[in-house]
Amino acid sequence: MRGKLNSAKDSEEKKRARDTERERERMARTLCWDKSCLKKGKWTPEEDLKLMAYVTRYGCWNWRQLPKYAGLSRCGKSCRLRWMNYLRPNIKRGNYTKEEEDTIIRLHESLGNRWSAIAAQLPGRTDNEIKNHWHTKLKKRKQKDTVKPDSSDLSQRRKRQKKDTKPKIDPISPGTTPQIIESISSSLSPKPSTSDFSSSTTANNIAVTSSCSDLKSDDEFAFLEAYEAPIGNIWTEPFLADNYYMPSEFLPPLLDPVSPLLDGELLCSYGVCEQYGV
DNA sequence: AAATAAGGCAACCGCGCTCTC
DNA sequence: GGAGAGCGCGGTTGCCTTATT
Repeated sequence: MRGKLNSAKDSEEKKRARDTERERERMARTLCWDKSCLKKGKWTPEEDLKLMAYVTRYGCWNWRQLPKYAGLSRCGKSCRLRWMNYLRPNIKRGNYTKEEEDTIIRLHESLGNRWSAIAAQLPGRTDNEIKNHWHTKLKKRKQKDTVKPDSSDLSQRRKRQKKDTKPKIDPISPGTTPQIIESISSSLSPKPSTSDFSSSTTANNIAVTSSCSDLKSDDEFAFLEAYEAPIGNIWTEPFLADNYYMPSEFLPPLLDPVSPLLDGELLCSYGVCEQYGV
């Protein structure tokens, strides 16, 4: 009996050791560094917290400089991508509704692979997410629905057109298509959505207290209105205005790894702690 | 239980555009 | 007008998870 218990305990420990080893190997594989000592690969929760804390507090005044001030060993591009696709408030995650899928298919027919333009019409969805969803699900679904060649041909056509005229659709440019203008105005008006928002990230609870200099469209700013709580109106926060124009003498302080910003108090107040179980 | 295949998704890369000097 | 910096976008890659053998 005791022998059985011991052997069970042994195998349990062996399993745990194997899992630990595997996890260590996985981390070693995913944490790679490029020539310039900049980290690449998967983002760790700590990095997410740093980036979130920094952007939340100071805004994204310069993506290239940001990692240095935020205490991150990442390139600015990587930080921007992480913020835009994952950490930004109002990112809707989880399953797509039938309406959303239909919208994507319809827009893809008319716009081709202009994922950012398509994303502009789907509040809370990122271009990257839509692109992935298209390639994994919708493309097949559409192929099933119709025998016509799918609109990836449109992207080929677009590539060819690009060289000629390249009529880039900018959601806020004067040349904006009526369709997109309509979508933006509708996304700005606070009408209730029929889609399920329960799957939104906890980051949605974060009050973004600073505006991002590169969030050019009103559509992007719209989310800020919804996130005034719990620390007051973002437009009246004293540090907000300072940092938006960010004169060089007011550059935010470099965050050291044990910055008070990251000691949990601030982040917890934004609901970040729950997300990572801090 | 282990090996393999397939699907899903996060992240990287490179190109091109815009803005500033 | 040209050069350089910064940013956004779309294509692609590669890791991770799940399903199948």
